[in-house]
Amino acid sequence: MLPLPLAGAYDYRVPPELALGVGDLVVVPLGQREIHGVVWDADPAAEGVAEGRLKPVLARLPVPAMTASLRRFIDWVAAYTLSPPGAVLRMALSSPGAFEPPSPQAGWVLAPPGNSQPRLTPERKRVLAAMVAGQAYAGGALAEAAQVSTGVLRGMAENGLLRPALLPRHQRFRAPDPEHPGPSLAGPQAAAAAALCERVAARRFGVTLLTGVTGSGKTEVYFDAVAEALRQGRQALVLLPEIALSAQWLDRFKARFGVAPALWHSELTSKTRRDTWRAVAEGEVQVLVGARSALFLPYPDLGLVVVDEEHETAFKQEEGVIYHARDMAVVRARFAEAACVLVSATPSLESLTNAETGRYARLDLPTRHGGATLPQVVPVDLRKTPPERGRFLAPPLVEAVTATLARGEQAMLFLNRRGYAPLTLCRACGHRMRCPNCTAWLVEHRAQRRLTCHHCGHVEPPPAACPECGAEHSLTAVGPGVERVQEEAAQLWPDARRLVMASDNIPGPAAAAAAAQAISAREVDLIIGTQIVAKGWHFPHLTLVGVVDADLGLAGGDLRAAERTVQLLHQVAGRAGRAESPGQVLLQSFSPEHPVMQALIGNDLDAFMAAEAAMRQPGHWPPFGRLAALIVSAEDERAAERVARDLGLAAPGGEGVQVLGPAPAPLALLRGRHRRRLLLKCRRDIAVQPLLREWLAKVEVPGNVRLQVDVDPVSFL
DNA sequence: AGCACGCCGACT
DNA sequence: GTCGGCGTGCTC
Repeated sequence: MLPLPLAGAYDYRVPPELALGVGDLVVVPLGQREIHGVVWDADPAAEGVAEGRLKPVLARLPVPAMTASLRRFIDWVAAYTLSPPGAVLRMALSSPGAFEPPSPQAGWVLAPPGNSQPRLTPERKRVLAAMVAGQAYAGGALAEAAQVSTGVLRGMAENGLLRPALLPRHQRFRAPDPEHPGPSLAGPQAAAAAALCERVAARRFGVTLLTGVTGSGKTEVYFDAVAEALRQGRQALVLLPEIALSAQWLDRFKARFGVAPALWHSELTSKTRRDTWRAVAEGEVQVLVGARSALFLPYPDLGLVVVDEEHETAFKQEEGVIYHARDMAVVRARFAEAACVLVSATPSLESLTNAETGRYARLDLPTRHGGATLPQVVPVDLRKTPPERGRFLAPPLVEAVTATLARGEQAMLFLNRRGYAPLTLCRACGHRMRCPNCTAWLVEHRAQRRLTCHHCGHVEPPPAACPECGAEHSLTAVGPGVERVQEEAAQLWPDARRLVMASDNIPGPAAAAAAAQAISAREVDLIIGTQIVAKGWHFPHLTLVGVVDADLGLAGGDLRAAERTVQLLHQVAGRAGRAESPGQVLLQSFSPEHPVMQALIGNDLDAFMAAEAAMRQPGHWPPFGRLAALIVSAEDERAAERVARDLGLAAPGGEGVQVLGPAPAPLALLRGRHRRRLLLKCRRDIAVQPLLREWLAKVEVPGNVRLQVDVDPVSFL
């Protein structure tokens, strides 16, 4: 199997001197090049090509063979998502260079005194002073210690002062200690931890849904399960939705296990990536925390897979091989005979339903750890107490923030919208500033004096006059983003120390950690943030959360809009009052009577999810039925239209099967491509893949048209 | 995915 | 008469 989007595996001849086994990583010729691949199976009767024309396997790579469990997983994901298996394999081999033996790192040692007497400049003296005879130093570190450039070192080597040397391979991944003295569990936490450990110790596949309100100690409970996997000598994988922003999570891990876990996410440098891949393959990494792609790493003996914040939509991969990491985690665990734990304070309806029907076990942590009380959630009816004209904070929220700040406590304003304003409108002619490549408005980012498309990244300066009618000073910002709320806050509370938190100014783990540190140290009074403030932070002095637009996520008729809004707002609300001081949450809404608001106000998410289930069941909507989306896209609108129409004509039908569309996608134009959508819906007992395969085989798709298949779609854009 | 081949427009 | 743009198709 080659890591390319080919229909299947290729056949090669095995030279007698190569003792190859299934799962081995090899080098093979393909066309004019040589590429890496995996021995998928041993097929004595090659069918792809006449026997004599087979090319030979060139070499076996010195890495552990890919386990049967991972190979079966790759085949399964390919079949489920209708992707070429090689495209899935590519995710498992995604670290070029990991297969060659690790090159011993080059460094320098002091050369023994020779006959030559090279000149000793001040720089060279500093280098010599920084070194102990007989010890090897890495170039970069040595240069830094001596305050010289690495060029100086090279010069010294030429003059015989230094000699190149090999550095001892440093132990990059230290073993987590399951018995490290950490926070001890009691009561319901201890009982839940014991139950999870039992599931891990059973060394069998099984899924447990672990639920409990924010602060109930879910993380510490599943840490115990990780410890049990370590005692069993097996590996543990923890998937987090946004690994880059979980500095506080890493601190907790360190407190429990004494060392940091290995990390896997898209921003790793290629060197770290290589080292991690190899260390995982060789079993040196015992606990790995990662984003969804960590599912495809070559764990030799995976004993536990944890999916934290399992309801998060960030687990859905929307490009290339389209898959849901939460669902694939369950499959990965099944093939590995491992325990799987799905964790959330606000579990998805999918997981709740699986727990209800007995497919998953369920553990619920009822209380808030440390006796803290849940925040009180209060609606602010924007019809009765609207903000002043041109403002976005209503009087009750303004008063509450003022009172909180007066008490010396912290407050947070939450608005899930980046930038200054989502729409720029001409008051003279009604023209709206739109993205040239997408069906979307340009979002103003006033601080950078830019209009930006949040879908394709298109940027343009704000025009001085309306590009449509030429009127000057007629363009107005419509609606709020976090920047605009911050502007309003600056006028209302000029003395409060304010911090805006959005992906624009919190680009990575370091910035996130710095922000968290500043908040914990009470260097900030008022936090204004997008959804990045919703994630697992612990801010002990925060007692008030104001949701600027609680209705925001509900527009647009998405299947899961209500469910997602409840989950997000509940998470945001959970930031308030985690320590001794009780918290308060104010929801600004135009319809406080909406079931979503009522669920949050009454703190009854169970009832809300039950009602949500009752709504989806009769129409066979997920999780009571299956969905698959087809997205047709092309730069040429008519080409896309033609393929979409042909797909519509060839659509499957029959009992329990329904096709909706084709229809222009909500984002009818995205990155310059015109898009049409079709949606296949069927009863839960009907598998969508055979239907899709048969359907797609009937329709010809020209080269300039792209057809994406999204099984179990989450986004309907 | 990446490479070759092939077909057209802009140069020496 | 040749270089190079990228559309198309193939790789065991």
